[in-house]
Amino acid sequence: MKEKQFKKRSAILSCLQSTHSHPSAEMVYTMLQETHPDISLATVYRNLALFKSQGLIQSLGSVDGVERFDAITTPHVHFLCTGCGEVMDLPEVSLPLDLGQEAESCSGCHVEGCQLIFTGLCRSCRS
Amino acid sequence: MKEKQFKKRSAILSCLQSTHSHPSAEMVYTMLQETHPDISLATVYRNLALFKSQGLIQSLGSVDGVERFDAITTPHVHFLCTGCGEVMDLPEVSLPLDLGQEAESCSGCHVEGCQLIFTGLCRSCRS
DNA sequence: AATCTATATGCAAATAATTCTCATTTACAT
DNA sequence: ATGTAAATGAGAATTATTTGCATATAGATT
Repeated sequence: MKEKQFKKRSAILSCLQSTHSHPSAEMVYTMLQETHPDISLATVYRNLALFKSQGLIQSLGSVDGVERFDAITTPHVHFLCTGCGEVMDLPEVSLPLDLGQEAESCSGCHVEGCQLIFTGLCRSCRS
Repeated sequence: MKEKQFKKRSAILSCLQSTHSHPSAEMVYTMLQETHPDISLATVYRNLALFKSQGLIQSLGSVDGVERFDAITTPHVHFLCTGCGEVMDLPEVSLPLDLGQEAESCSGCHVEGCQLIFTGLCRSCRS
């Protein structure tokens, strides 16, 4: 019975890992309502902060004032639709590896991560 | 007397245009205190939102929950120090032009802009 | 099984950034 | 001078997020 521990905590992480919708805390909370109606929104916030500090998930920053999360922590490119607010992965687009090097050498900073987000209108928001 | 109009409005825009610090609304407000002590924080927020909608400035998204702005609207790369929260320009690093094309063709979305932010520690935060 | 300890959680209150309301002021045209 | 539309200030309202505290829970120890 290993799984008795942290039932809600792991439910939150699983929820995030099983979606590609880059949800906010509130969205995770809503998604969990079906299977875990007794979970609290504060717990969602608390655990997302924890996962983030552990590097299990990453934050995509705020969209319309609400922070969005992604369980995929390997570097990949995103597209944010300014119409519907949806964020999608663009796994086919890859960032040139030497850009980080270039950034370091010209700034003297130590680069640890990077984020590339394209913005515009998605297919359905165009029509 | 052309300059009677929108004195505060243009003070806000000038403030943003004369700094490279990528300030928040509150930072703009504070910077303006010296020269325009009678300006209201709500006015700063209102005008930043206006400038953004007009494309005169761009938003860099939120850093630690606070939205940051940039008067330079031509595409350029940023570095965000996770230590001190400072955002700096990396004008020397340029994004390959064809990435946007690639993003469009593989997603079916219409790309209008993009933002590349490196994160890490700046020179002074490393020591 | 009873107890202990540390951590996780729920709930509600607190906080902080941003927006909104509305009365007043301002710029400019008449 | 006067009218009109837009801009502003002040503070209330809103919204996302965090925190305090009491309770619940898991696992260890007796």
